[in-house]
Amino acid sequence: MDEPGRLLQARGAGGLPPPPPSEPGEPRKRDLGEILQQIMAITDQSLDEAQAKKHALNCHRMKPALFTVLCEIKEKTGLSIRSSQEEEPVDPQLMRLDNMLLAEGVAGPEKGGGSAAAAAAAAASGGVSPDNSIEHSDYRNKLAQIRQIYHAELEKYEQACNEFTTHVMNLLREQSRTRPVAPKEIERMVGIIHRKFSSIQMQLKQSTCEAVMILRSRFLDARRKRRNFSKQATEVLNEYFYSHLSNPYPSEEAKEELAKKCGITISQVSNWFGNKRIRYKKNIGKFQEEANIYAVKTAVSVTHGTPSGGTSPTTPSSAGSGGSFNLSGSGDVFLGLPGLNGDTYPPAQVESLRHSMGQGPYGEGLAAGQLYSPRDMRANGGWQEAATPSSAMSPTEGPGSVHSDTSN
DNA sequence: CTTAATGATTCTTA
DNA sequence: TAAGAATCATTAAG
Repeated sequence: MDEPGRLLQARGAGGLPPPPPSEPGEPRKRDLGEILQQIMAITDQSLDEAQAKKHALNCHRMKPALFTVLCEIKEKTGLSIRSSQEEEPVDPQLMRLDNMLLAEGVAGPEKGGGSAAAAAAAAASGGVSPDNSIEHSDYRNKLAQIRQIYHAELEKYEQACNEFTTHVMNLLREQSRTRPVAPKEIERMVGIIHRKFSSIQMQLKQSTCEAVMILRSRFLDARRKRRNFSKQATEVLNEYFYSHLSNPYPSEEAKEELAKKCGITISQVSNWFGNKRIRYKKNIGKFQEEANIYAVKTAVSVTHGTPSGGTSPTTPSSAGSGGSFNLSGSGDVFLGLPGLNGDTYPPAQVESLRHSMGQGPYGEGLAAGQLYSPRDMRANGGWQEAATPSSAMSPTEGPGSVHSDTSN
């Protein structure tokens, strides 16, 4: 086990053998020349011959000195060559991948990262809704799976890398017996190996990132994993819609309030109203029953006491909204009170009532406490001509016989 | 399995 | 830029 000793010897600049005394130098010079000649001639010889020669040279008394000199030369030249290409600049893409994996909780600390990422994903999905924990646990599971695979693979690569590195080191050490091997060279070798393996790791990271992205889009794309709103939420929304039927455009504040009340986001409220308006308008008959139900509900609650001024048709939009969008918009409450004869559609009544209020066919545009979007303040004061039951429903046509399909 | 309902998205429009 | 309109994708009901 004298290899390290040789290496050390080679490293030290002062490890040079003392210069041969000039006086009795003659025979030594000859010696050296001989050796060099033999070395040069080795390549021209057969393998067996060369082996024999090698052995002879190894046993030569001048061998250590020559070896050291060679080491010295090699290190000096090698240094100048290599120093330029050191300092790999840390691949920015690798950094990006690392960051992403860290952020997604695939890399990084054990369990905390994963759950944190899942929580972040939950937050990103926007739902405060309490009932989506199932999907998120599912998401977490899948993420954990990815994470597990990732780590297993990573470990495999790491292990392979280490194994290969030690193997190469051993080889080099072995070779350092017969040829000069500078520590720098070993370092460089190790660096090369690591780079190779890290490029494999990069591929792993890349595909892991892709997998996570796909998983995310799967779970976070609400369109794919749509959940119906809770019954209560739908009720709240419908209540608002039908009690503001003349102008079902909740203000930002109202939307906020509704969102909070329903446990959904504001944009979900907007979506809901958008869908509701268009679908209501498209087939009013279909919604009559619903309208009646909510009208009754609202009416009932009105009789049970609403905030003061709620029924005043002339109430301008007072800053309001602080409390609620609730029942104050009473302008439409009468809408569709069920007929006593079983015919539940009283368009005529509505029409007359509306007219009696001295406004367009849609009742007073500005019910109490509402902040309407400017867009809806059209000349006719309504949100859509066809949107009113009175004009959209043929008298002879019940809701059941409505055939103007939704084409949905 | 088929179909209606429904939440979301994506364009178009004013 | 928000609403309308068309469409998509999923859920729930039959």
